[in-house]
Amino acid sequence: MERSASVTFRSACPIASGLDVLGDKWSLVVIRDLIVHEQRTYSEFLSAPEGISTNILALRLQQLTDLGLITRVNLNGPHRNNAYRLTDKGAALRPVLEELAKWSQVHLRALHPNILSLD
Amino acid sequence: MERSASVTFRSACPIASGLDVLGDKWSLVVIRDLIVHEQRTYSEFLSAPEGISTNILALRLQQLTDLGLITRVNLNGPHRNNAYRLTDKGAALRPVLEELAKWSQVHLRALHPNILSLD
DNA sequence: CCGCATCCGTTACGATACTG
DNA sequence: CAGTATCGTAACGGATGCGG
Repeated sequence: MERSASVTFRSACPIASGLDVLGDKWSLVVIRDLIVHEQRTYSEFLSAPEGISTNILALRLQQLTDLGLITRVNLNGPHRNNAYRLTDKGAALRPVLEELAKWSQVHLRALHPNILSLD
Repeated sequence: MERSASVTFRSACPIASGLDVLGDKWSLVVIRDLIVHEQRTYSEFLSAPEGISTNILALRLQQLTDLGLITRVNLNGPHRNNAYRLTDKGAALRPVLEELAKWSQVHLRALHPNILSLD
């Protein structure tokens, strides 16, 4: 079943509009998991170290699906062991996450000494 | 007066950590204004088309100052017509915003037909 | 006036228990 | 296993007040 994404955009600015869609603490973490792992199940998302709660995860998965950034992959039947993958639209966020990661590694280390260096 | 930034990081992941600091709907909009305009006063921030409310703006300016991403510039006296500028740390976010803007221009146009193309 | 701070209603988030 | 229901808490948002 396909719901349509209902987003209200604050302005015509592409930065603000991007944040209208992705500007929360969890959406890009879900995208990150799918960039790193290609494919994830509900419980695999839950096992990430950040500790997203079940209702928030379900809400984000729904919203990101509605936006066309991720799709559900039915592996073995209707509700068991299904998984999510990125669409091209979602995969196109990779440069955004890469730049954010680079910035954080350099500029958050003082506040967060054991932040990971990827690569 | 310098408060220290109190952020709680969910994990060692640089992406999640970046979102712990900037993952809300307003912080990067404030940064955007300072990238575009170099320097902004409180009321100039308020005049942006997104319509941030006064308490949220004051809170974000405080937090971004505490994090060392922006600084207050005293122009004419202690409280009138003072303004904010980016620090080097804040200015280093430019590539993140550029990639976000590029993504939005391409992938949000269907949902938001009159989104602006910068450049 | 300008730059906030305070108050307060509304909305989003978050932990946990529970269901198909 | 993949979500939903519930309910308490925190963030947001508008109105307004107040000091310099």
